[in-house]
Amino acid sequence: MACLSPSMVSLPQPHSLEDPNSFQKLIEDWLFCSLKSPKTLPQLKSFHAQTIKTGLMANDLVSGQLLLCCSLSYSMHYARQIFDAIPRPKLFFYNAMIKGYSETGAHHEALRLYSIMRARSVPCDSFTFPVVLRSASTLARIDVGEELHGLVTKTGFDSKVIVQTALIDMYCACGLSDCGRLVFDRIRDRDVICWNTMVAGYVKCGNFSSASQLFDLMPKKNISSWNTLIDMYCKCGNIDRARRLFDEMPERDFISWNALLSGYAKVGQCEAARKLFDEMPQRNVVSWNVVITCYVHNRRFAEALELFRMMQVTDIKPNEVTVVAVLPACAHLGALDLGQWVNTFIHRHQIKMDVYVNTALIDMYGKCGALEDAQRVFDEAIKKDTFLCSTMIEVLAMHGKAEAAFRVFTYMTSIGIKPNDVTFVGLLKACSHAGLVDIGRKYFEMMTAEFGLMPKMEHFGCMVDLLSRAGLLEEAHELVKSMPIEPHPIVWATLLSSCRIHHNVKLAEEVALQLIELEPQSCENYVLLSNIYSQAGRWHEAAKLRKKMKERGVIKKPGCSSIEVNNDVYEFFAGDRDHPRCKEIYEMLNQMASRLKTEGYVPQLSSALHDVDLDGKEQTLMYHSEKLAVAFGLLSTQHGTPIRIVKNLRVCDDCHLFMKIVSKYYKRPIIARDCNRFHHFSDGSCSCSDYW
DNA sequence: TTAGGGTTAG
Repeated sequence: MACLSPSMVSLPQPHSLEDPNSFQKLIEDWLFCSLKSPKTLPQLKSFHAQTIKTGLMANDLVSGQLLLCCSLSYSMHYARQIFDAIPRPKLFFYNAMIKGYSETGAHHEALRLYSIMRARSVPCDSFTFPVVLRSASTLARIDVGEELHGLVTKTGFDSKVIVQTALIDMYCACGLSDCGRLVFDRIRDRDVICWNTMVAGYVKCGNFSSASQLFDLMPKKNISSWNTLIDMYCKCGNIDRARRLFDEMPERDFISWNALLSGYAKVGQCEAARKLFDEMPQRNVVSWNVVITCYVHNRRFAEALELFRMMQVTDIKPNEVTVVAVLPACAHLGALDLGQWVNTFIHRHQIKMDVYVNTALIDMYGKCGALEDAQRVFDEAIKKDTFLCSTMIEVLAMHGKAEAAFRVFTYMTSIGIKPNDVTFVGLLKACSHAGLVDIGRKYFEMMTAEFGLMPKMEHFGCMVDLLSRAGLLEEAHELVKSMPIEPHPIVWATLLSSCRIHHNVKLAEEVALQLIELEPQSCENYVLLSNIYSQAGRWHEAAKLRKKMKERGVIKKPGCSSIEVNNDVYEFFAGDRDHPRCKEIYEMLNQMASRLKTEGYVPQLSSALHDVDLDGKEQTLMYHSEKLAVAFGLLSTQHGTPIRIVKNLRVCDDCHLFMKIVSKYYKRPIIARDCNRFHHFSDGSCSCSDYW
């Protein structure tokens, strides 16, 4: 039978439609085509319209074939329309529908249709059972699984290995490997798949020793058997054992390579993963995704993006998993242009905008300061879930949009999306950035009372931040001391940074000294206390602290700001002279300083950590990384366009004031992300209302 | 039967 590509097949002529046999022949051709190409939906719709017109739907075989075509094309909505139009569907139709649902991941639908089928007393066959069992297995519905087991035994289908294998899988997916083993032991003619399913079942249940023992007993192994075991050792972090198996196995496929690759990725061994990746005889999209993700998870964003660029010149087409891996890299670097480029790429290559992609897009736009774009992706997302909504709340919080964050929360709960602990972190953060103490208290209570979520370290951290920022330092201090879990140093550091805002030197000393004992090597704590001393004019104590830092060999984490210009990300460190346009940048900065002073800029000398003379302090301040980035931004971007900066540390008082005045004098909005939140500078003021 | 993905306190 000739199989033309669907786009080349012309629709049947009216005379052929009058003849049921020739029409059925055409449908058969279509069935064959759709097996090869699932993109036959427009043609199928056309057929459907014509069959209805000619009354051919009355023919079971024609509608059945058509339904099967739809189901194979994964056009389940359309298949359902055909199905519902059939007065008394036979077993064959149910099977096609359930199979279609199962393969498109609509397992709930599959089970629903199965129960309709049972209610209508349609008997199942050896084709129905494995498919329904698979759905029960995916959804871990032991109730459905056990009922099926009973039915299988009653109807005698338990003699079929394929059905028994499905039962093993179902029990193991529900965590009952012992029940799976009982089924396995009763099978007389076990095939490799059945052995593999049992081994994989033990792995699923975390029973690694039984999996390993059974693997050794296998009379015959195929590649999958080896792959299952390699994956198992990777999952439990025993990468050396996995590697030995990989080296021992007689032949390897993509899955073997990728399983080992992801094993290295899981334990954070980027170098080993990359080495293996480079050695691979052939790579598929998964191989690329694993290594890109590995780089991102280990904060090696530039390398992740580099690999993504390399991928573009291969034949391997990136998919939704690839973009989900790449977008966080853009987000962390604040590379908005690149992130937007990825978004265009998604549309151009028709990459599926699933809930993962949308979440990653919202996060990227949010972290790159493009709040409107984040909101647009959120509004347009067809499927919304807890992660997506929590991400939107977090983004709004970061930008100081508390009310909007609360609205997302109300919306998600009203449509039945359950919040999780991260959702509340976002809400509390929103309250904290807006100084909404009472609302924050309300959410903190609500999470346990209404949603049964126990507050974690992060929530206490947020509460301490909320209270202490608002000036309730004592209450915050009490909360830290009365926490049911040992407070993480971050919680103390939060309190300390509020002491700086509210100039409470006494509490700051108490907290900081404790904190320094907890984390003697962490520079941030010394810096914070030193700044507090400097602000209070207590230079002597500041100097003593710096001496202590030096004695302990604590190195100050260098401030680093990045800015994206024409798709490239430029990084600046304080006092950096590495940039090719260094001379221009420093000239610009000096020129800016003198101009801004006439506009009311007074250097905030207490922000300078170094104990140098006043002029020296001013010099140090002037070359803070964010100022270098702003100067470079002014030099290299068009007049009037916003300047977007990402800083690794908190913005200091001086830079904050500086950027406010720059935004007014040069008529440039500056969107700066520090390690904590966003600052939108415009016309001389900042969105944080100087409360950060 | 076997490989890859999203949000989190300073």
